[in-house]
Amino acid sequence: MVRMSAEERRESVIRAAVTEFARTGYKGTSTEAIARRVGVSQPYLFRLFPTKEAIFLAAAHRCLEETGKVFAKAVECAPPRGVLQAMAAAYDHLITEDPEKLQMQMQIYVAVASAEAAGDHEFGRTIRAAWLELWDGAHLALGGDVKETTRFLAKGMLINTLMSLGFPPDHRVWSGF
Amino acid sequence: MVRMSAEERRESVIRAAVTEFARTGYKGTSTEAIARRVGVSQPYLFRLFPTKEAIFLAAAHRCLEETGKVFAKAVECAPPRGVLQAMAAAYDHLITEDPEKLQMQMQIYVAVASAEAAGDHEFGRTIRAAWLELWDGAHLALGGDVKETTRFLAKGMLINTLMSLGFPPDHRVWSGF
DNA sequence: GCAGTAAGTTATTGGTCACTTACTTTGTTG
DNA sequence: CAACAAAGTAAGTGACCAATAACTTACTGC
Repeated sequence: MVRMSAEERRESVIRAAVTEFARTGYKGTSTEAIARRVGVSQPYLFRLFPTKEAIFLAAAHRCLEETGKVFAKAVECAPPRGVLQAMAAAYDHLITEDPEKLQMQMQIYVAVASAEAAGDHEFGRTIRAAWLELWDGAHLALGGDVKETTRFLAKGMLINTLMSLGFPPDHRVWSGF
Repeated sequence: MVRMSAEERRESVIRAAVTEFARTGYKGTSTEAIARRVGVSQPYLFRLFPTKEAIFLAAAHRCLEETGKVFAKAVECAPPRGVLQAMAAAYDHLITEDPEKLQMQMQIYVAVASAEAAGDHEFGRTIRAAWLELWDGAHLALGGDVKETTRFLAKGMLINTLMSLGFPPDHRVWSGF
């Protein structure tokens, strides 16, 4: 048995949580499933995080943060004229290498909506702030062009949708990209 | 107490199910909540539908079908040159008048992903077929222009996302539309 | 008006799940 | 090496939930 510091364990819990929540959503994921993936007993999760919701929030935040980093890095390494292409390529990379992150994003969106409908506005506020950083990052990278930012993110969201629905890569719904 | 035919009850169950599932998702919605909204006892749902999943499937199908009809009607009444604007206006109408339907669509997407991850491919197949009708409808209305179809649906998906996240209408993320 | 059928209910059951309590194990330090 | 803290577990608890079983109520045709 490998023993870790609480901080390291929290880190692996977050990673496991992203995977599990991405696949089965907030309500559909049991803390048991997360614990199993971490390789730790289920009650121990509640010493590392106060509630299941806190785990989800941490996972959600991490996911948006890392997605932002992927774009930031793509932009950084791109020639000034090829920013849009670089970001599109980054999205492509996410689809093939890290579909988990895109799935998690979808789960975040509906989780916020549910929380909002249930009267919990704090959760939504946190997520909106994190998402805005994504938006602002794209906006800045695209030279402050709002229309282009919207177009870019819109395409991303359609990609998320088609991914969720499980359309195979050679399907005609993908042909307009 | 109002008595209805089974067919009429099924109809009201579907409507209630769309509302409830839209708000709290598949796992987050109890059959009890649906029954309460219909005004009927919870076990009676299982005389009208075999399982909870069947209720969700019926609600999902209905939602996609009606969304398709909204677009079809908008296209029908539009001048030949103004099809795109008419469809955009139809989306606008959905946002303000029927956000429930957009929320339900998000719930459908993640539900398909979860089913797919759990090894159930039948559910996804059904939903993909229904969604393809939406795609083909837009594609046909836009004169077979694949790029434009993609752009249109992409914007729609970003709208769904921003709605789910609960960004107020005057927020800058809406300014690029 | 009564027999049959379709609409609807109450009570229950087996299972799952977030979270708690109380305990054990392992590393560290004076 | 002893004592203390930090990592971790086993065994529950109460709440909720999909689905079933068994029963009751109202309409309808003869």
